[in-house]
Amino acid sequence: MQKYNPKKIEKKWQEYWAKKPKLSAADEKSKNPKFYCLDMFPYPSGDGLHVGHVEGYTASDIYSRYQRMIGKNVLHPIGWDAFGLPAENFAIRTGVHPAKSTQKNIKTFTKQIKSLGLAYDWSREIDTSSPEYYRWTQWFFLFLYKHGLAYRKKAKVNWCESCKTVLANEQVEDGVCERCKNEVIQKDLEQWFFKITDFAEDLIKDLDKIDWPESTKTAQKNWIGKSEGATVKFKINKDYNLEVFTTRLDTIFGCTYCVVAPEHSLIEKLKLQIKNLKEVEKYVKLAKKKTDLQRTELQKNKTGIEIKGIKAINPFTNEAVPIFVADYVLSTYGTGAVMAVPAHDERDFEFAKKYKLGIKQVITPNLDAYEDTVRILEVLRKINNAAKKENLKIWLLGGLGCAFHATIIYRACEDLDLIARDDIEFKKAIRLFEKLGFKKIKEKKLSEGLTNYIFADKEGIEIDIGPNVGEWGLLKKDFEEDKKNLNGFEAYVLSKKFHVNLKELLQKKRNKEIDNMDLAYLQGKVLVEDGFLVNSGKYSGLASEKVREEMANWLEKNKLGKKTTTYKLRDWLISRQRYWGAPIPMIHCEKCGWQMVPEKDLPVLLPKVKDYRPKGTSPLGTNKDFVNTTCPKCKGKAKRELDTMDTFVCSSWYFFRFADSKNQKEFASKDKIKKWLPVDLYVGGAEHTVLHLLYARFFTKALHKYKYIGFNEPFAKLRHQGLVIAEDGRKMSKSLGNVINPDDIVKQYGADVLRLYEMFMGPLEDSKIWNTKSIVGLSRFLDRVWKLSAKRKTQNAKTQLKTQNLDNLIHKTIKKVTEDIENLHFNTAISSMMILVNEMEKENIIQITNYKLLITLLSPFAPHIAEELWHELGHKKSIFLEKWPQYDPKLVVEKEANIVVQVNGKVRDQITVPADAKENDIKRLAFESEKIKKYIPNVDNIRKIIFVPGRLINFVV
RNA sequence: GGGCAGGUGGUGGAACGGCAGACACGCUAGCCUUAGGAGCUAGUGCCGCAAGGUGUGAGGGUUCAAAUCCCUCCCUGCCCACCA
Repeated sequence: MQKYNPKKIEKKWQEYWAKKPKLSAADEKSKNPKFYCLDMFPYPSGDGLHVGHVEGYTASDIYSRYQRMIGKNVLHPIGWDAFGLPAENFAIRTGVHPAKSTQKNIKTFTKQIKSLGLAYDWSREIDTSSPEYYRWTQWFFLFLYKHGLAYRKKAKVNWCESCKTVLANEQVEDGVCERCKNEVIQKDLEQWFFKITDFAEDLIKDLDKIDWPESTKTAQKNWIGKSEGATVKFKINKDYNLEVFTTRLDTIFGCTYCVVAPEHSLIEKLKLQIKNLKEVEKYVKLAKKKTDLQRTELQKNKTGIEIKGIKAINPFTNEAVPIFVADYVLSTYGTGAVMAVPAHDERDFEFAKKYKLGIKQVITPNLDAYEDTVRILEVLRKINNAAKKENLKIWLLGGLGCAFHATIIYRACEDLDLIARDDIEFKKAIRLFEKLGFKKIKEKKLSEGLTNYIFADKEGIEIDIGPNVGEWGLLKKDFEEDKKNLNGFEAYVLSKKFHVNLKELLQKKRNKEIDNMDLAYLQGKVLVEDGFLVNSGKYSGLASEKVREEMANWLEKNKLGKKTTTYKLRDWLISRQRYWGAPIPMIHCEKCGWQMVPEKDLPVLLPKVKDYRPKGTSPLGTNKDFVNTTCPKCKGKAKRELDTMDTFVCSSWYFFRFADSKNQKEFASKDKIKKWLPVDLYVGGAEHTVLHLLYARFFTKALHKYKYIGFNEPFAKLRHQGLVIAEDGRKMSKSLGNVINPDDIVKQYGADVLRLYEMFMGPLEDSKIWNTKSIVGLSRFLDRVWKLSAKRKTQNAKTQLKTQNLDNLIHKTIKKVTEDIENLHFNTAISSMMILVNEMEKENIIQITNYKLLITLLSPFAPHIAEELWHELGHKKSIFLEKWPQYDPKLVVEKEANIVVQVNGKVRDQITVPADAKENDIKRLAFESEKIKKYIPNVDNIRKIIFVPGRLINFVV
């Protein structure tokens, strides 16, 4: 037999399979249960296939080959997500029509995919840029339009004044145009939207019934961003209420101002009453010019301006608060207006700090602490007054575990003139406490003849007074000049329950970092969590969660607001002022308005143009024959919509098309959809976690709502392949020059080796680092498999006895490989086959049945070599028509067990016993062991025995 | 800043309450070969000649037994990011 030469055999079998397309095709007539295994179809970029593609495609190839071999009728299709920006940019650069470059790329991809031995049903191949396909993309647009799920409204686009063009987000770098480096501004243009928000609730709810990675599900939930809260009406005058949305109605007593987004209608409506209208309008104009990026970049430096002349009345307190316009409030979320509670919201806090607005605490994390604080405050005042009378200066500190209370105390301390500077003052202070009814409860001798005293009053408020020794190391280091002051005496006021060290507070004060309202400095952050209400009228003392409910009910009863649920999810803007996409099938008539292109006129063909550059509107506008048309309704002159659709629209329904890719009457027939869908296993990159997967679910739900299909989730089971990282630990990228081209690996080692290597690298879903050196291991493995064929012998009685152990192992391997494929644990499946091969190598003779079992197990992973070895045995049909092997349960059971003997949980010995050995026998055997005798000289000392059948016995002494 | 995933030898990883390091790469020694990015044999977590000890990011806890479960902290990667 010749040496293993992948180049030769792989080409041979690829040609063989190409001649037998049924091997990889779905069977429309079969009565076997169906299995739809789908890869995320690739964008055929000029760079060719990436090793990341190979990973996902190999995984789904193994899985679908396996499904076929266990008797399923498998649909495993492939196609091209062919519209998109890179082809268009290439056209702008070179003048080559995108269709041409795309077709060329598709050819490359096809060749590459075939060279990997991936078993796709090529008869169903689709290309989203072909009119046969995008005809149905356009049909979907009309379908959504007919049901009110597609609509037109003004929306912001990135606009470059110097290029006079609309830019995609990717073309805006740091707020400037990537081509001319001019500032990008925001311009309102009429755009088409899909009303995905109609399905927000279902898109969250139905995640429960699909088998997807939890991380993907939560990412979708976060993206949809459901928040439950309330809208509240703040009265401005008798005709106008400012409606705000809040999830923290419980903090409303702490609202010290309101903020509206620059786009808010209030500014226009109350124009006449606004005293500083010019200023406000100037701010609004400036804010509107900012891109989203610029707005978010300024997170830490919020801007805004008060709208003078109007106030908003808090319905709970009847207080009138100022109104600001600021671009940290988003016009597109909630009502575009918020009530600001700086004490309990970081953004509001930051803004309040900057513009010196009121900060009012209304939530405490600990009601007891809060009450204690109030009492401590009283004590402090009492001491302060008494000390003043005696002309005594005492530094009193007080506080609790919660910085909020520390703040309050701190503020009270402001007017206390602090420290006892010497022994005389210290003694005076002690006398003063006694006079005020404090009793000395503890006395602690410190070094150098100094003493620390603790006083307490009847209510348990404690004063801890003593010298400053070493406690302030930090301060000493940082504030050398203050050293003298620190060598005095200090006193803490404490409550029984909460002890406090206000060292940090003092440090900040000395550093002059603290201003009166600066809560953030004191606690590092604003208290945004739920807690208990304080300073909130009749709601004080109650828990946040409960109060929100009560307050919302009160609002509803008094018609001042209502419970509201909002979502972050926005409607999907699908208009692209771009050439290389599916034209939007709409016509605008001066008389009749927007009209659908009649279905019979689809597809609206993408016209030929000379200049692909966007010009403010899509390049389609340069073709006058395309632009000018007749109105489908009045037959008068009309103009076509010039924009194309976002490529995500094309990929939102492609999995339906695979069920019936040649259908000329429908996007897919109801029967075929019913036969093949939903997708049973969907494999693809995690970068599509939100957009593509969410859009595909939206389309499915829309079809379901209007009774086109009988299910409402497209992908029953989803798995992501992990990233393949370059050898240098960075992402593979052309500019870094660390990209691995799968063609090179195929050329050097063969497709089977590449497939095995990528599967052996690690768990499918983990990101893995590419290591070219390691590939050779898989090459050696296949080489060994190849060489085994020399040892195979037909079965006879003599060899049977000899190979008993191997029979055992092979059936264990069948079990393991089968389970691993089911769970997509391909790395361990391969390693178990390696173990088998290592054992087989040691034998002189291998039974033919066992040899066949091995190559059948290997066949989904390394199809070429398996097919070659199979035919080499004299078979005339493909190995992929074989049934998947079944293991013999009798052969999988171990006859002997290795029992680990532990003493106090540490392994001290091992004994081999029959698999069904009883605890008593094992115990006896264990005690015979010299090693165990060493650790347990006296059997009577054993306190406890833990016995795990077939595994271990543990003696506790 | 938020969410998610993760941290195990020189490397990729295995084990996912019960022998830590399967399998593979690399490395070391020997054999074979005209030669080796070939093949074969043996070894390979760390400390130690050995007996033995020690070891899964750090610290604590639960348990007869923890890489695995719970708490605190640290680090890395990915995604989202002013959503009231």
